[in-house]
Amino acid sequence: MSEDRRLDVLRAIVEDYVATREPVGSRALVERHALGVSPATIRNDMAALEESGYIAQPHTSAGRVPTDKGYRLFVDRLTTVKPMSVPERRAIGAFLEEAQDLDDVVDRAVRLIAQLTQQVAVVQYPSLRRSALRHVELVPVGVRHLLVVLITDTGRVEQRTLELGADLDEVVVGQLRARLNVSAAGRRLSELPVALAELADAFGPADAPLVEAVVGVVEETLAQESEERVVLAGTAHLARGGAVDFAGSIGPVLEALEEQVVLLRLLSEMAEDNASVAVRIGRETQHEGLLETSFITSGYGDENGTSVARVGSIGPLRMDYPGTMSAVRAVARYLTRILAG
Amino acid sequence: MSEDRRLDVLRAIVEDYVATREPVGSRALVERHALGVSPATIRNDMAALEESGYIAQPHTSAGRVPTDKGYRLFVDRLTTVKPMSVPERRAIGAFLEEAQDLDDVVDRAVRLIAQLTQQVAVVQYPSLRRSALRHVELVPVGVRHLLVVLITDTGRVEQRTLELGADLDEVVVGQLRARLNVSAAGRRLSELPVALAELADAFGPADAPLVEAVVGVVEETLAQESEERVVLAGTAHLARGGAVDFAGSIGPVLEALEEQVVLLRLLSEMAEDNASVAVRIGRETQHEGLLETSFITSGYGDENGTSVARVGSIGPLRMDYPGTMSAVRAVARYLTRILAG
DNA sequence: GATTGGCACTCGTCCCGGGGGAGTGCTACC
DNA sequence: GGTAGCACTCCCCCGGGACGAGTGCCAATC
Repeated sequence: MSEDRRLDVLRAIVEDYVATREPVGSRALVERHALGVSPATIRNDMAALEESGYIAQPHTSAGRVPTDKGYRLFVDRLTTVKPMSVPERRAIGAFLEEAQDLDDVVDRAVRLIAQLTQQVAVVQYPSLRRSALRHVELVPVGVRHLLVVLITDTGRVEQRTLELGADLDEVVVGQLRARLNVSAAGRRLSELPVALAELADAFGPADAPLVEAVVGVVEETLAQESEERVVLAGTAHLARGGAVDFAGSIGPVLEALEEQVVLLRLLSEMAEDNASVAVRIGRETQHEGLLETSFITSGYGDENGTSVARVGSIGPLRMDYPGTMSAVRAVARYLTRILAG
Repeated sequence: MSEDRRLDVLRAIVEDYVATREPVGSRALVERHALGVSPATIRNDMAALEESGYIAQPHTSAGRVPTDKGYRLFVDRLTTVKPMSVPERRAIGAFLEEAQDLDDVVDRAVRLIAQLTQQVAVVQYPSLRRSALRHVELVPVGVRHLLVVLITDTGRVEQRTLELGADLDEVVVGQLRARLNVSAAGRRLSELPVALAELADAFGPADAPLVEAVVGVVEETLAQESEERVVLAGTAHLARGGAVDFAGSIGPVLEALEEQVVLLRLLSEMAEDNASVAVRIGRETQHEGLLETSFITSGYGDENGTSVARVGSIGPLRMDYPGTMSAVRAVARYLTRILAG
């Protein structure tokens, strides 16, 4: 019983199951794939694969279905990434190029992935933590309110309004703005607290409350992990074909997707993978609602190898892994290029 | 055959059908409602109601189900708005009060409505067109890029980056900023073009390109209707109970909801209604994907009677109309109060 | 030892037919 | 106009049987 053939069988099972949505039996396998052996032999292989936990049968007299573990082996060892065709690449590039501003880029990217993969697309806004600060703007609003605007090198703009205990002094605000920009411009947000700590010294004690408040707001903004934003598209794809792919209903999946926290945790975990494309299959997502889904993501916005955020696609376990992986990776690459330009 | 009783019967049918999800027959009706007549009489009334198109039967020997027209009559004439209880109001107010900034307010509002109505919630960002401008900020970014930030009285912030043909002159930028704020502050965006038109004259011909570019961007931003944004929550509610409420699947509904254009059209149509709460039932939505849904919205952010944007809830035809209407209206009122404060 | 053909067995799915029941429309009557 | 009775329609549920796909195992073969 050759090890190689057993893997071939697993691959064939995954491919057929993905294509047909139905448990695949030994006969069908030999008919659709040139395996060169008889169904009986395949049955033995299948028994071994089941023993090892790569496949399972829904009920006694049915064909086999890949398990999470089976899909995992498939993506790790059995799949050859099929690169996108030239026209496809060109279309992706052209579509993204047309974007006007950051919001537009993100919006187009998420729609594009939904379209390409026919699944739910996810795009994370460029992370504040890993971006560099381009400019800080202070705008007095009335006499007691100050609007603090942070602009990052990825084009992201964050603003906070600040209510002050005392009336504003325009001159001091001007000085503060100037100094802030000297200390802050070009720095990563994660390096800022150190730079800002010294700032208060430069002003007199009378202005201390203002300076501290502003510095506080800036730090708070960048510390606020919850400010990470994720955008979705293509949720309707979940319901395709009467939601056959999800045992219960798609309700739990939608719930999970609405929980930004869940997605953000997954995205940050996947950022650790150091692979160009990260994959989470079924229970690997560690989330109840996503047990019957797989999540494929890729980082974008590289700068010295560290990506700024991620894009991805979520679909049923039985999805086109190679296709989704290449689509996600392609979009991530174009995004990187566009944000750099 | 009294007209009044016929309407009572219709109301009873709607209420029962909403409660049970099942076609309601004449016997069940007399048992659950004190109508004071026999089933046979009800049958006659039902025949008349069916004749007029208010109810229909799914198949020959089944009970009756309200039609779109039936629901419409129900909400127009048969429903008494049940106000929210005091604790409910208090909870709504408290929850919304905690919000930090506009994004936060919108986010909380949309979650709140989803929670209260157990349906899909929709919140429209305060419209640019109908807001007043509070402040314009010009931020030089590098030597050839200018960031234009518009801040409205509803707290909304819009920014655009501008690429210039010539290097920036800080002094001119400062003058332009000052003049812009004089001309613009406190005005409705829709009144701005007039005010801005004269602006160019105040500067020398050398600065004309800059001034024109900035004015152009401001006008473009406010003209861009597509910048209207809508936020959703609670889409998972659509799948409740195995999506029994939607004949096909919920796919088309999700698709429609993702089309911001569709929602924006509906929202703007409903703004014309001049009622505190607007309702669109089934085909009244004029959209394929929403044939089996109803949409209830209410304006918020009143200022002299004209609302700035809308909040709403979308659910199946057989939804709790009075409850949804009062929940939506309550949230709209609190939003208005908070944005004014 | 791996492979193969044969065969009995399991079990889910489909289809069919009949009983039960809810609800209706009609008609005759008050 | 309202009511009671009645015949009729038609959906839903349920049990049983035929069918068929697929398996596991065993003995035979290369």
